[in-house]
Amino acid sequence: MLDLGVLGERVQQLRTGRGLTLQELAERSSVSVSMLSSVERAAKAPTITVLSRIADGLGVPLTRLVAEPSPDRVIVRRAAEQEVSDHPGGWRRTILSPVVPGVNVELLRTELPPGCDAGSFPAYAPGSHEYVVVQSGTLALTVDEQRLTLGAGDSAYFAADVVHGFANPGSEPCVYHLTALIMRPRR
Amino acid sequence: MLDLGVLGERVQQLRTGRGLTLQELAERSSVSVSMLSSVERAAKAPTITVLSRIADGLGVPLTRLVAEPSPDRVIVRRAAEQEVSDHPGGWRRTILSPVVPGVNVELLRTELPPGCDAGSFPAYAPGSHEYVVVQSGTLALTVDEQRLTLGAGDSAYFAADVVHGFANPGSEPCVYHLTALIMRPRR
DNA sequence: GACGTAGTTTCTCTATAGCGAAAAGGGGGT
DNA sequence: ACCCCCTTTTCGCTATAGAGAAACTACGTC
Repeated sequence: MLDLGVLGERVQQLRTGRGLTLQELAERSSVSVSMLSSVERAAKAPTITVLSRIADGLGVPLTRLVAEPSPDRVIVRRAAEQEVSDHPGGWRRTILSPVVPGVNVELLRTELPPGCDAGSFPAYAPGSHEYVVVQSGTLALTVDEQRLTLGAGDSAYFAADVVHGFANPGSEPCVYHLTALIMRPRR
Repeated sequence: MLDLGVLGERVQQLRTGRGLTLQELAERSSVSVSMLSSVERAAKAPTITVLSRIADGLGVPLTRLVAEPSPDRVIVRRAAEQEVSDHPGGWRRTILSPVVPGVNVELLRTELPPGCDAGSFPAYAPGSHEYVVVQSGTLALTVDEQRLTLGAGDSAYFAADVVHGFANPGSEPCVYHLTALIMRPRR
């Protein structure tokens, strides 16, 4: 449940931190002074539309006001090897998803040795997406000339209708999960 | 500014995707049926307290409902900024997939304490599937009266149009990845 | 076709969010 | 002390969020 108290403190923190008065924030956010005062003191529960305007006035995303503090997490690395396919280059890929007619999804688990480049994959049909979740190590993801570095626990989504590649730039093995939704090319 | 229309669609998508009726969600979230209907149809703007209860009833963090979809080709979510929701019962779920309009995929990471039962989930719409990969510990997977025990590294696929549940029968914490493709029931 | 039944919408009423303005602190300066 | 700012809180009043129940809308079934 959301605590109105912490919400109020958060708003007030952001407002005073910016050196703004209730009056000034009221003008920027198009919310009345009295309402702002009530929200900060947790006297009233604003509607999302009003809270959204307040966030705009403060110049922060709405998420920032309602997000709960992120607890620290530790990615547990531990996985038994099963049926793996080793590729030239030293990396191994495990296909976890079974073959199901009519389902265009692949769930893969890939291990990249340190410094290994798994190469690039061609552009799939428009509408295809891929999700990547890095379990351990570091992954260098290249999507259409754009290069990203992901650490353990990071995830990424991208439209897979462009060339994309995977590599491990670090000195430790990299393990990541890949979910691919592949559309059929139009004919 | 927040668009009430997309908020309503998002709530409805999550509700129907879980096979819930307005009535059932009303009981889980302690929000009246009429209010839920109004929110989904963007007829009224809920207060954050009510929206927070709706999010709880859906089992998603409040952030999930108000996050603005990112139009970027590549969406990266760092480990520190992922949505974690703690449930009564002690288990914890992390939503790894970003909010992308039109894509009905949920990529989840779940941690179950020893002996914890995450409960059962309703039958989703026909055509929905789920993939499970156990990262560590032991997972007791129940699919339509059939009970399976999965160890670290094991994976399973099942059509999610039946009741299914997750529990940790072991004495160690269980961590598993779940990929869900939720079809939306035609209306 | 008539008749349930499950699900959603619409209706009515009350609690309260939200606004504008007035009142209550709170320092500084003369 | 007093007065004059600026800032925040309080005070009506109106609009609307929110609950509960009735009314509508598919559907299957006999």
